[in-house]
Amino acid sequence: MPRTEEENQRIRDSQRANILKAATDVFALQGWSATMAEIADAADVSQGLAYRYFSGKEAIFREIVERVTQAGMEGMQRIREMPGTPGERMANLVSWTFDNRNERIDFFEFALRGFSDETMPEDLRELLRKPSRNYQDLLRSQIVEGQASGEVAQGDPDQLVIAIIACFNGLSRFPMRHSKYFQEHFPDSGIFLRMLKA
Amino acid sequence: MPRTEEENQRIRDSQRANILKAATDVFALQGWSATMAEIADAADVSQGLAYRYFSGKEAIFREIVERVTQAGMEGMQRIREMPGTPGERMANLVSWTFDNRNERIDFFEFALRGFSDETMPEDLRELLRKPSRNYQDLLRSQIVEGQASGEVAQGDPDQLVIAIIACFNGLSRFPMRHSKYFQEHFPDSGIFLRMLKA
Amino acid sequence: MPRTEEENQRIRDSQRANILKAATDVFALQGWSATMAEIADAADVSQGLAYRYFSGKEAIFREIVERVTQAGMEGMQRIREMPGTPGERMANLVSWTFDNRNERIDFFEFALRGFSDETMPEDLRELLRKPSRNYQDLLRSQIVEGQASGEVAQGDPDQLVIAIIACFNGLSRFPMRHSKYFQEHFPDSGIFLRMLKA
Amino acid sequence: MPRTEEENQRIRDSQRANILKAATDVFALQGWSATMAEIADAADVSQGLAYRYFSGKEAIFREIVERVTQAGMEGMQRIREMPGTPGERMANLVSWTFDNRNERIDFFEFALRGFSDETMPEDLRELLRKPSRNYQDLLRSQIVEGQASGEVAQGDPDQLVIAIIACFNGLSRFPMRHSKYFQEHFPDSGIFLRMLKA
DNA sequence: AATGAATGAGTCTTCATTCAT
DNA sequence: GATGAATGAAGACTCATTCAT
Repeated sequence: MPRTEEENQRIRDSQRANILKAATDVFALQGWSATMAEIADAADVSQGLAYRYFSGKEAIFREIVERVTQAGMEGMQRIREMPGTPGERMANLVSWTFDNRNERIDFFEFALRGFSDETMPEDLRELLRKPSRNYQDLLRSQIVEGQASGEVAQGDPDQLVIAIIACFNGLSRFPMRHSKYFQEHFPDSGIFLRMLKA
Repeated sequence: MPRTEEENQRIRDSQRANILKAATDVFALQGWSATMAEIADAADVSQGLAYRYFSGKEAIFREIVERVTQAGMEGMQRIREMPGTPGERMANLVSWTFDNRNERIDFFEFALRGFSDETMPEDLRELLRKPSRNYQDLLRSQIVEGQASGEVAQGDPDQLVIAIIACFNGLSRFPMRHSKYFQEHFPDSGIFLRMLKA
Repeated sequence: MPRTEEENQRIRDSQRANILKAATDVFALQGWSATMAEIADAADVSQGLAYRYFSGKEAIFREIVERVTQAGMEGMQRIREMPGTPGERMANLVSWTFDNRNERIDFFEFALRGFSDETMPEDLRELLRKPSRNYQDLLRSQIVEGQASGEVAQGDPDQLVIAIIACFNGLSRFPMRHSKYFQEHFPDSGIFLRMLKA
Repeated sequence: MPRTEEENQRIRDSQRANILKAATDVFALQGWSATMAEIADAADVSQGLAYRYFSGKEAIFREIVERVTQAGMEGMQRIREMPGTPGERMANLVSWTFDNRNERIDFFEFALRGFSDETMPEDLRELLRKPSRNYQDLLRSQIVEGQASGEVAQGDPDQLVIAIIACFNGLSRFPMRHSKYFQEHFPDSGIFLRMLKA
């Protein structure tokens, strides 16, 4: 007898999630040059099936970015609405960025590639630029406020913005990001905060 | 009658330089996945000609890395031999790294890819790892000495190493590295030095 | 629903054989310089598919050589172990070589190219040299024994070896090997045996 | 002062001959897959110059074939007009074919490739087929006459034709044709004549 | 719902040929 | 007469995508 519709729906949802998860891992590791074969393999499905759930490599990537971005955007919103002095919000943003990186890392892993990987189709890159700009704007406004309140070091705020973004960019694409050395010596956010301290 | 040998030599030198320059730009932007067609296009020559001057994509890449690495290695050697306190050498290394970035940026642009780009042939990656390790070792030894002399902030030296390397890594692959915004607000090395200050 | 595994297996086996057969024909005719496009065309598949079944042109060639060589080696072994006088074994070897040529011809078609086609990768050439040397050694030893027993014509045995090998080499690459004329007038082994008769 | 016209003519003639000689060697060794670069190199001229003297690789090949064929055709004509019994002419043809091979080898080297090298453009192949057919016809007529006079072995004359042609074909494309072994043990024509003996 | 066979466009590389001098 | 720089059309191979079952 045929499967019930609910059963089918459950299967579909689970496969979709399965493929998405596998693709996230593979893309995080290999970037855009990951192959569909690798993704299907990692998800333990046939390549054909991946195409039944997603219209192509680009669609998978797009969905991952959207999910990963969602979380990032929400985090930023929370920071924005946080009570306290500008300097405290500043510190919160930085530690949110740099601490517990494992929760955040996918966001940056993907978000930041958008700028530097020219291999990627232009529309995907544009997709990745949006959250990055958002982060940058938030960071800048906090810094400016913090400078006004005297809690953040004076000087060109854009230089500070660039410095912080560069740091995180560098961390999320760190050469040996998956090495034990890196995992064990991941810098505390305090180190980065020193760049901003008045 | 044929061109004079000097004339030919001039043509060859100029084309070689031309191709190398174009390739440097394209590789810097796209990494190893840049295509020969793109390189040839950027150099405004046919693909065939590129092969007259270089035995292949790998040979071009190798030559660029060697050139760019040369300067980097020499700079590091100078720092190593510099007189002064550990903290001063430390500061020198950091400012050497972050100031006059245009001379240094290519070095890192290429050097740091060695760790992360899995699509690159293994021998090229090894070529890139050497200078990276060299930089990392130098940085670490300066930090340790600086901590001993009390000039550098205490704490896990490897965290500081990672933080600094990440910063430069991030700068050299910065989202809008070629934008006016970035050029005009490139961070002073002082900002990064604050991470290390005792 | 997907094809059954048996069905797939059947398709794979048949395509594999199909490609191998097509490649054998094309290689036999054109040697190593046959193109993958030609092979795929002859097998009536896309080039891409050929690569699904074989890792490359070399792999296809290698497999053909192994198959074709297998039969040749076994045939030689049988001759070697045959009872009778040296002259009888000699005659058997020659008629094995020249009769039922369709079974043997592929063997020589491929085996003998190993010496002469300089465009072939060295490892493939080595692969082809082995059975050739084997045949030559066997032939020579039979001739020498036959001369000792007075059944084979006197004189430099190597000249006889060369003459016989040349004949078969020539037959297997005969100008109009596929013409009706050739098929209908294929020489009896007796003709070649006359070269050896005492 | 400019060169005299005679001087120029002398230079032209000598270069033409030079290139043709070099090409003959290279083609004999490598067959049609020899490159223009190799030919120009062997002739010690620029590639450009080769194109001033010949319209292309094919034209060079064509001219070589014509020269080499010329000698072959003349030789055959002499045999044809020779006095003596059919069997004697037969023997003469065979020894002409097989003895003093160094004079004849270019002829066959080139002539016989025409049939088996499908790499070659069709018109070149046709060019090579003509002298081969000529040889084949001559051989056949001698054999038939020889059989009539009882000097040549009975049986299907075409089988004998094929056997002889195969032998020479094989010899001229012998695997180790350039080896010392081959040079020192090149078969006497007597060996081949045994195939024909009544 | 799922499979995996099949395709074709794109990538690196070679080589006959042309062109400026 | 001669050179050698330059081009472009294949050839081997990879991979996103489609199709039959």
